[in-house]
Amino acid sequence: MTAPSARPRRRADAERSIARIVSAARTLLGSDPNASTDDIARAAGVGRMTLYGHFRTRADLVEAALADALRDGEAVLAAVDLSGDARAAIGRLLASSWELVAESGSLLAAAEGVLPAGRVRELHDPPARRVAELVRRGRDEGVIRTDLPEAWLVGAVHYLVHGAADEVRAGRLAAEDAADAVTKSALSVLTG
Amino acid sequence: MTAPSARPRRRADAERSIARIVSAARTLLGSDPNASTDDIARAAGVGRMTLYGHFRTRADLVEAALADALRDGEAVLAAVDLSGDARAAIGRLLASSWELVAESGSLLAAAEGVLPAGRVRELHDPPARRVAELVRRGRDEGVIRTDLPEAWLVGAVHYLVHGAADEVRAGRLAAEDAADAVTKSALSVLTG
DNA sequence: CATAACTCAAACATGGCCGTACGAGTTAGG
DNA sequence: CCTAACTCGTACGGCCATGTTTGAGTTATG
Repeated sequence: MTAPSARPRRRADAERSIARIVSAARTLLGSDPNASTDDIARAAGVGRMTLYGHFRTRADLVEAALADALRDGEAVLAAVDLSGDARAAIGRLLASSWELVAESGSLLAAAEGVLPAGRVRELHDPPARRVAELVRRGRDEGVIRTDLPEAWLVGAVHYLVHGAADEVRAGRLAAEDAADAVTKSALSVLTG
Repeated sequence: MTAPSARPRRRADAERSIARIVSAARTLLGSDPNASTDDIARAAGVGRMTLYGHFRTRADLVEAALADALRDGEAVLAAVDLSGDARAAIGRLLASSWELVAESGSLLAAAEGVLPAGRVRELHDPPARRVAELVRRGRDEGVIRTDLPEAWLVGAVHYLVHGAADEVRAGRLAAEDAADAVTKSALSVLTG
């Protein structure tokens, strides 16, 4: 699944370094979209030179981090049972994935600021498509409101999730209450 | 109301310059939190030196811009009829103020990144208190849900408003549909 | 009208971050 | 064990934004 044929000439320690760098990038960019390459390298326990050995530019690294996060998201999405009532399915989806989305935090903003115009949306396309389809099915089943644009409904859920993450980070919402608040709020918006 | 006694020795043209600079800062920082002082001065039709003549640091300017936006917000809030059903009052409030909040856009993010820790929340306190009180009243009247923390409800509305603004800016939501989408979504979250 | 306030251009110092270059040391893997 | 791959420190050049200085022109206001 992870394209093992890509680089037969890459050593194991390099692979490990890359993984640590991407992971650190996800974490740091998630809380500060302007985190420097130096910060990221340091957090990864790696010299800045090593980082530049694997990622030509900062933008390359940001894209890799976003792609990695989205890959995880796709995995979660694929594992969730989406059958049955669409509302229940969305509830299950949010319950098991909201933290993941929340962790990305400002990573999205970082990518938006550095990557070429439509690139971010392009990368988001696979997971977004699955959510949109779920919403559409819910509409066909009559359990999700039709008086608001479908794209807005998807967006609203997105903003609620990220908002909850911000509130938790700021200490205004208890972490253990967040999942409940997010799912209830999102379902309220979706069902009207 | 605007403390006329503060600076009897400030000339009228200076006052005008300051107003133009603050206005430009609100506009530019609203769409790009990293707008430079040079950008802002240029947009205000003023030399960079004039800007630094009135605002010692960039942070000072950002705070002034945020304070100005919040002052406008307070004015709108004060003008809205908050009597009667709390839901209807909130509907009226959002209808007449969401654009204002939306215009501030990334101004908030800009302030968050530059001002000392609790300063932003401190500035937000007066308007936030009024909204919170309205939500509380709605709860007492039994028209607003009580199964989620009050602070989260207020925050959720905030995120929906800003999200809608983003969607409009990105062209994914028609400007004329936005107010409707925001009020309906927000009321759904509030009423459960 | 005369003074003080204001405006503004150009140039400079500072500092952060990016990306590159050189070069030496370390480690994986055939 | 030996070679190629990898790591990493230091150091540099370039860019951009902040904030200051100088000095001279313009305008409000008493």
